[in-house]
Amino acid sequence: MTGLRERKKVRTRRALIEAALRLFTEKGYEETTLAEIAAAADVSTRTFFSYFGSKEDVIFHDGGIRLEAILGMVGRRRPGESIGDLLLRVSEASLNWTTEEDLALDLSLERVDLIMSVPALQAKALHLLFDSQLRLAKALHEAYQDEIDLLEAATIVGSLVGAAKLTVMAAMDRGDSLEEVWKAARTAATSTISRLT
Amino acid sequence: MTGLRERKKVRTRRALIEAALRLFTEKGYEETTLAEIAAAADVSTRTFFSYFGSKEDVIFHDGGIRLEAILGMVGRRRPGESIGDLLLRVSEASLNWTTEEDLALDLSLERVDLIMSVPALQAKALHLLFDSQLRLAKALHEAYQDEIDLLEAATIVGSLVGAAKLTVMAAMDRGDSLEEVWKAARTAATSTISRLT
DNA sequence: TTATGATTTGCATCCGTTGCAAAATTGCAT
DNA sequence: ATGCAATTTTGCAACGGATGCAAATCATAA
Repeated sequence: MTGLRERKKVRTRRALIEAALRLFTEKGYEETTLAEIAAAADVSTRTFFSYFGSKEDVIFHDGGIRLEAILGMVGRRRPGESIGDLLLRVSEASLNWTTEEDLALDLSLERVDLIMSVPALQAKALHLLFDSQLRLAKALHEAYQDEIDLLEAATIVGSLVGAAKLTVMAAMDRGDSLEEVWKAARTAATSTISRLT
Repeated sequence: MTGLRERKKVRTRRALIEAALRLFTEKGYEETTLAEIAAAADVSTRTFFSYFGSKEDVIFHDGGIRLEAILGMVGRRRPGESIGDLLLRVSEASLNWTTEEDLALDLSLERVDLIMSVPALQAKALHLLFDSQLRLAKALHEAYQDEIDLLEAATIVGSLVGAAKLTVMAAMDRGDSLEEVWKAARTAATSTISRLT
């Protein structure tokens, strides 16, 4: 099951993530070169690209997993549960999310800071989030086929995610602490959901 | 006032925009090289960068103007006008927007298609829109200082813009015609606003 | 140990982007 | 018109991210 090959791959992957994050926070994102990251992880520059598709991707290595989990929650909604309640549960889960890998590497904080402060990463994050929303809207529509059409689902999801996202950004922009930021996000999500139902 | 220098600049700028858009639609965005655009506009590659900051920017040449106009509407809100009414007016204006330059060059349709279909442009658009939202939230907060705080303003703006944006995207994704798309956006905006107030 | 398949590596290359200094162009005063 | 100053354009070199490809290396199972 877990041969040398696979263990090595996991190790290299982690080494790349750690090296990248360390270098990014130490000397800045733009200032860090892929060659440096690869060197720090002890692989060739070329090899970086067989682990990640781009320089940004090394920061968003877990995006897919989170989305799948959320879509799963929607797909397996509790029978009889209202849209609002489901969205509440989904919001809560999303806001609490931290990856295993993150915990193991203790990286979540630096990641948030980085993403917020580096334009290229911000852009990537927004784009990923956007794609996720579209899929979430579709999932919501399918889960409540008889209650809302696709466009209504899109309006709801867009409204909810948009509210949370911009509230987070405004709070960070204002210099709030991370706890305050998450609290604001929660408030925004719950108040938006209550208005949507 | 309008010397040769300035007229030439305007002409070059237009030539670049037109050339870029034509080439992008003809042979695709990634497949079109900056050198080709510059050649088609009869300037050197280097000169492209004294008109636009990046390859994407040539598509978003008018972003700033639109935002300023909207912020102006908010700043000069009609005395006594409710937040909802103001937002309604702003939404209407935003959805109807077409630039002079666009009309002159007849480009608005191709631009929408391009932006929707090219990932890099999508990402840029989202990022621009995001920045705009933050500024709009601040403007809204300032215009209604005694009624809503910054975070509430952010929640409202995020919710409204998010709803409109995702609804547009879902409609396009579904293959709706452009008229249907705008109609869906209008519906999403009005229904979201009515729930927010 | 060797055959096999997967992974890594080192090129070579393309493209977007930037800095810089030389050259060309425009505006202006005389 | 002529010469000077300011502005723009241009060519050139360089950097970094990204990709294709073939050679080299490595893990695994027989």
